[in-house]
Order: sequence, then C-alpha cells, then structure tokens
Amino acid sequence: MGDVPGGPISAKSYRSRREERRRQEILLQAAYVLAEQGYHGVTLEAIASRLEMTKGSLYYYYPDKQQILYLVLKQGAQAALDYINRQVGEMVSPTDKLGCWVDAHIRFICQEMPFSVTLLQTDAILENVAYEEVQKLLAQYNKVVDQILENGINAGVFTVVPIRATRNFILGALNWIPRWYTDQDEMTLTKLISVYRTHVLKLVGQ
Amino acid sequence: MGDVPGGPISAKSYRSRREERRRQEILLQAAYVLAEQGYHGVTLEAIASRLEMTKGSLYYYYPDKQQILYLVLKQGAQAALDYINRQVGEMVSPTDKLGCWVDAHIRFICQEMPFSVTLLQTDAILENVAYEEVQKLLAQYNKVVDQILENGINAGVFTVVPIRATRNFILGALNWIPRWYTDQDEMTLTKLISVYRTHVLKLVGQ
Amino acid sequence: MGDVPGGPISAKSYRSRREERRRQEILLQAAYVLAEQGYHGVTLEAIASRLEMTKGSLYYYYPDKQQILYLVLKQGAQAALDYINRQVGEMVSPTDKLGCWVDAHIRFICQEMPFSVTLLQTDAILENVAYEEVQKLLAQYNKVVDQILENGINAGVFTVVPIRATRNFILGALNWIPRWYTDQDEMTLTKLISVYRTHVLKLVGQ
Amino acid sequence: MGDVPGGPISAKSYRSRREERRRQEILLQAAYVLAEQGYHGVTLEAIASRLEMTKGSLYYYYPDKQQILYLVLKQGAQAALDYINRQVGEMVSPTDKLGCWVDAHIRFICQEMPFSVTLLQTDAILENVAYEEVQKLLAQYNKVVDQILENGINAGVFTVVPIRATRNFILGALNWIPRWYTDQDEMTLTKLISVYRTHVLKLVGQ
DNA sequence: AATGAATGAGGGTTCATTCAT
DNA sequence: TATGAATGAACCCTCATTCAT
Repeated sequence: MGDVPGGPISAKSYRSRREERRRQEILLQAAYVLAEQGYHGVTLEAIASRLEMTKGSLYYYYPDKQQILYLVLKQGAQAALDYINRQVGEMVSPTDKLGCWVDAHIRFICQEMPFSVTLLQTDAILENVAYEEVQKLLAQYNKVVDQILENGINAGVFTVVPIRATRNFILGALNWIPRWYTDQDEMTLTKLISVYRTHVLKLVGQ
Repeated sequence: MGDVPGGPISAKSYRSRREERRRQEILLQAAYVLAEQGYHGVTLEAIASRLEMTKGSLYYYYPDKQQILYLVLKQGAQAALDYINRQVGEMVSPTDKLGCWVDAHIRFICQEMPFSVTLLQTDAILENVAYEEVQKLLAQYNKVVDQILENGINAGVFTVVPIRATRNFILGALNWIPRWYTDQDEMTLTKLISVYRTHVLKLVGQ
Repeated sequence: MGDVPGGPISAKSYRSRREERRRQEILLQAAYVLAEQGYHGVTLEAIASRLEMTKGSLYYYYPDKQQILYLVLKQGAQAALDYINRQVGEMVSPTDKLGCWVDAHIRFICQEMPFSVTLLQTDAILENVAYEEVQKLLAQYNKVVDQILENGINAGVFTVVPIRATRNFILGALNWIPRWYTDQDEMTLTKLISVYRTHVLKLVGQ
Repeated sequence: MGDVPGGPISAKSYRSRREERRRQEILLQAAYVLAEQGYHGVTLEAIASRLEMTKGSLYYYYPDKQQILYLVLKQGAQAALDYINRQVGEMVSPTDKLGCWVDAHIRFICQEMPFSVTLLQTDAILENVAYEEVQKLLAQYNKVVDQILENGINAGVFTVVPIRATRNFILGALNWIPRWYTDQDEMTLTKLISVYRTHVLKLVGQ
C-alpha cells in the first residue's frame, strides 16, 4: 500500500504487501464465518480452513480472535459509511438522496454480504466496550440518514416525525431483508429495491 | 392438573405443580440468556446461575440443552401467536386490525421480552431440523398478518403490493425496535407505538 | 403376609422381614445389571428402575454402590459353592463327582445367570482389596474342584498333571460358554453339557 | 512409509512418521487401560496420563474415544489373525498345526498382552454396530481353528464332535489363562504351553 | 420407607492460545 | 511465515451421593 509505481520494491515492502493482502483475506473469511454462524459461532478453525492454513498461523497476523472480529466489524461499518457517502453524495434533492440511499443500503447488505454483517448483528455484542469505535461509525452512519431526512423536512418535501424513530423504522425494514430474501427468491433484487424504495418514499410523504 | 377447585390439594399435585413452576422458571431464564447472548452464546452455567442452582440440576428437569432452547423458542412462537390472535380478533375493520396488530406486536416484543426472542432469532438457527415446529408456528404468525393485509386490499382500503414483501418490510421495522429502544428512552412506549402505527397505516395507503 | 400362624409378630420383625426381602431383591436386580453391563457399566439408576423405585431409595438399604456390588459378588460366590457342594456331595466315585460338577457348574452359570457373574467377571476387579472375601470363597470353590481331581488321581482313575493348570483349563472351558452359547442356540443345553462332560472326562484320562 | 532406504528423509515424512508413532503409542496405552479396567472402565484421562499428556491432546490424534477403542480392538484382532496364520501356516500335519496354534495363541495372549484384549472382551461389547469389522476378524480367526480341526477329522487323526463346541471349549480354556497365570507364577510359560498342548491333543483324540 | 430435588466430581469434547521449529 | 503439537479452560452431560420431607 502506497508503493510508488516504478520505484524499486524492496523485499521488505514486498513482504509487507503480501502480508497486508493476507491480513485482509483473513478478515474477509472471518466475515463470512461471522455472517453464517453468528458472533459466538465463529471459530478460528473455521476461518483458517477457508484459507487453507492452520489456525495457529492466524496468530502471526493477529494477536487474538477478538481483534479479528473487531476489525471485521469496524471494517464493515467503515465500508458501509464510505459506500453510501459515495453513492448518496452525488444526489441533490432529498428525494433522490433518500431513494439512492435505500438502493445503496439494500445492495450493500445483500451483495457485500460478508462485511455487511456489522449492520445486522443480532447479539448485544456491539455494546462490548472493545467495540466503541464500531459503534461510533454506526452512529455516523445513522447521522447520514438522519441528515437526509432532516434536509427533506426543512425543504418541505418530507413530512415525518420524529426523525430518530422514523430512521430506525426504515433501517429495520431494510436490515430485515437478509432474514427472508435469498438469491433464489422469485422476486429479483431490482424489483425488491423498487418496492422498498416506493414504500420508504410513501412513508416520508412522497 | 385435575384439582377440584376449592378442594384439598394432594401432595402429588402439589409436587407436580411445584415442579411445573420450576420447569417454567428455567425456560424463562433460558430465554433471558438467549435474548442477551444469542443462540450460540447460551450456556447452561449462565442459565443455572440465574436460578441460583448448579448446571447439573437442570438435568433433573430437562434432558439436554437443545431441548431447553427448543421449548423456549416454541413457547415464544406460541405465545406471540396466541397474543395477537386474542388482540386482533376483536377488531373488525382491516384498518383497526392492522393498527391493533402493530400495537400488540410491539408490546409483545418489548414487554414479553424474553420469549419474544423467537421472533427475532435468525433463520439460520430456526432452520435446524429440530425446530420444524417452531417454524410452523412462525409461518402461521406471518399468515395472520398476511390475512389482515389481504382483507384490507380486497376491501379496497389498502393499496399495497406485493403482500409478502410488504409484510416483511413492516415486520422488519417492528422487530428492529429492541435494537435501539430501551426502557430509559425519552420517548415513551405509547408514543413509539403511536408513531409506528401511523407509519404502517400510511404505508398501506391509509 | 407371611405371618406365622399362632405366634404374635411384632411390628419390628414384620418390618425387618419385609426389609430383608427388599434387600435381597435389590441384590438380584443389581446382579442382572452387573451381568449385562459389566462392573463399570452398573448404575444405581439402572438397578432402581428395575425395582420401580428411585435411586435415592437404595440408600435406605445399603450405604453405597460399592457395598451392593460387593454383596452381589460375595453372594454369587457363596451360591456357587453351596450349589456344587450339594450336588457333588451326593456322588461317590471321582468320575461321577467330576461329571456331576461339570453339569452343575454349567447349569449354574447358564441358569442362575445373574449371580454366576461372580465366576465370570472379566475386569481385574476382584483384585480390589475390598473384595478379599469374595476371593476367598472363589479359592474355596477351586479347592473343591482340585479335591475331586486329586481324589481321582490318588484312586488311580485320573491321570493328569499338574492339578492347578488342569483345573484352570477346565474352568476356562466351562466359563467361556456364556460368551458364545445362547438360549436360541440350535444345540440344547443338555446336549452341550453332555459334550462338555465327555471332553472333560477324556481330558483326565477317562 | 515409502521412504527409499538409505535415501534422505524429507521433513514431511519425518513428521508423519513421528505422528504415526505417537498415534500407535496412544493405541498401545489405550489397550493397557482396556485390559486393566474393561471397556466401560476406560477413561481418556487414564490413557493420557500414561502418555504424560493431557486428555485434550488425544483429540489431535483421534476424533473421539470410541474411535480409539475401535482401533485397539481391530488392531488386536488383526494382529492375532496375522500371527497365527504366520505360525500355523508353516505346519503340515493337523496335529502339528493344532499344537502350533495352541502355542501361538497362548504366546499371543500372554506376551502381546495389551492387544490380545480383543480376544478376551465380552461379546456384549463387540456386538456394538460400530465394531462389525472387529467381529468379522474374530469370525475369521475362529474359522482358522475350525479348519484345523476339520482337516484333522477328515484325515482321520482327530475324533471330535461337534466342531463348534469343541473349538469353543478349547478357546475358553486358553483364554482363561490371563485370569490366573502371571509372570511371577512358579510354572514357566513354556511349561504351561506344554501342558496345555498335551491337554488339547488328548482332547481331540491324539 | 421412600422420594423429590439438588449437588459436585469427573468424563468426553471443543477451542483459543502458545511455542518450538 | 507457517505449522505441528500441546495445553487448559470451559462446555455439556452423567452419576453416586445427600438430605429434607
């Protein structure tokens, strides 16, 4: 990361790039396991076997299991935040922004599945002190949505109160999707998004 | 069981009633642990310590951990089904029924908290073959909601399609509440229900 | 129940006779379990359930499990000793005595099954210090057989040495029967005994 | 396994050979415990402590206790079969074969003691479905003995019927040896074998 | 005389973690 | 870098034992 193109690549930097890639790969597979088995169901053995390495080897990259899970969750929250900021940022009107966010959020939790687990965690795990940072990111995420709603209200196009309950209402509706919707569903994802977007806009008064 | 009202209570029935109470208490505490730690996070030790007994003693009442969790989930699903049937059954118009259901559902998951865990568990767990019966009950629950929507549509008062996606949209919105709403929230539960009911009704075209 | 007509029977003696019967019944059922499951496979639960009582009740009759097993083993050894003494005692010639013993021994281990377990125990359990007395009885049993052989030798009708090895040879042959012979076998027990008696007599030179 | 004699030993094969040795050592100690405590008396703790390791470590080598016991029993049956086939195979006359088998069988159960436990276990244990294969090997073993007897009968040198009962008679006599004969016995093993061989041959009419 | 209820030690098993190589 | 090997804590479960009733 950050090597100047054209410059000589030292063994050190080569190694660290390779290592960095490996570290990332570990988080990815850990995210898969986390999504499938839930927080308490994650085992290092499961992660390692997906990487075709032994669980002992994981300790070369990370100090312990907790750290791995922490990074997965943090990275998931960061990715979600970046993703919607990028998508929503291009929109201008509150209506477009909100519709765009619905689209982006659903795509994120349905398509970036492993890391979206952060947004969906059931267990009261995020309350763990060690995960403060994750919570801060999620709070930021919420704030982005709140901002969209607020702008719409101020602009007189949305009529909905109170903001927090409404945001959570919508968030719950969207985050519930992975519980019932699968790739094999007769309804396409595009169709689903269209339905959900309509619902959300109707909700805020559009 | 079989006690004549007002009559003397035999030692036998007294004992079995006491045992029944204990068995129920175990399920209750198990439900708390399940709600707090998630399915894979449940330990017999945790359940036992809440009851101030040793984990070995649990085996006097139930054959194994799986059975305990199964009964918690089944009881939760049954309780939810009974509860909304009782509440909603008294309503006549689709609008009243839907509003009443929103109220009942929220009250159930916020006030009967431990057992409402069944409604909130991830499918991955319920897909377990051992839990078929629980799934059937949950499917029945969904059907009750679908029926309300369908009746409203047929009566021309609701305008919303498709039913399944809409039902899940609403269900997700409601089930998300325990993730963010606590007893200490500045918003009262009554106020919350009022907001959510309004949202749901607006959603279906009222 | 069982009161001797004529004499008054105090409550005490009534109780103790009934109790004695119960104690004996416990040993009998324990013997069955011991025969079926082996020493380490015995559980108080298994014994109690055969008696349709709870395992806690066993402690009214015996101080612990070890004591029950000890008594089963001792009683088995004593019964075997009594049985062959009674049977063999009536015979006169060494040949008749030996033949009679073979018959009696086989019948004992095949028909008095539960208590014959003492003679057959596999595990190195009898070496347990607590079971010294059982070992003494078994040694007496062996001595009876040795005596038969010795008498035959002295009388010039048996030609076999050394006595101990020969006795153990025969004992092993007989004690092995329950390992392969069952009630459903095509060969009748009578036929089996006849074959074995012939073998034994041939062995000692008859 | 597959190492070229005299060639270099790769780290891989070195490791796997070491592991193989360890796995075998576990079976050996398990066999000792099995022989001493009986099937139901075996504990992983007992096996592990003989190896100066913790019981958890056993799971690195074998998936569970049942598998360890299965392998001990199977290996014992296979070893016995191989051993007598090798020994007896070199003999020609039925008399020599039978005498040789007696010698080999006794040596096997007295000198290969731990693994000979298979031959001495109660049927009740081997009837376990998981142990079908062990039973097949033991049946093969019996067939080898039966064949020797049959050949002798057909050749007119043995006069003994019926075969199965006779084989079991002899087998019992031999298998009983470990119950009473120890290394410290005043009679040498060689002397014992000589006595038993004579007995067996006398039995079949020689 | 017997039982319901509970306990605690110990057994089988899993798994995060360590460490020499 | 990575692994083989081992550990020990914690988990589920069984069972002999206790004791108030």
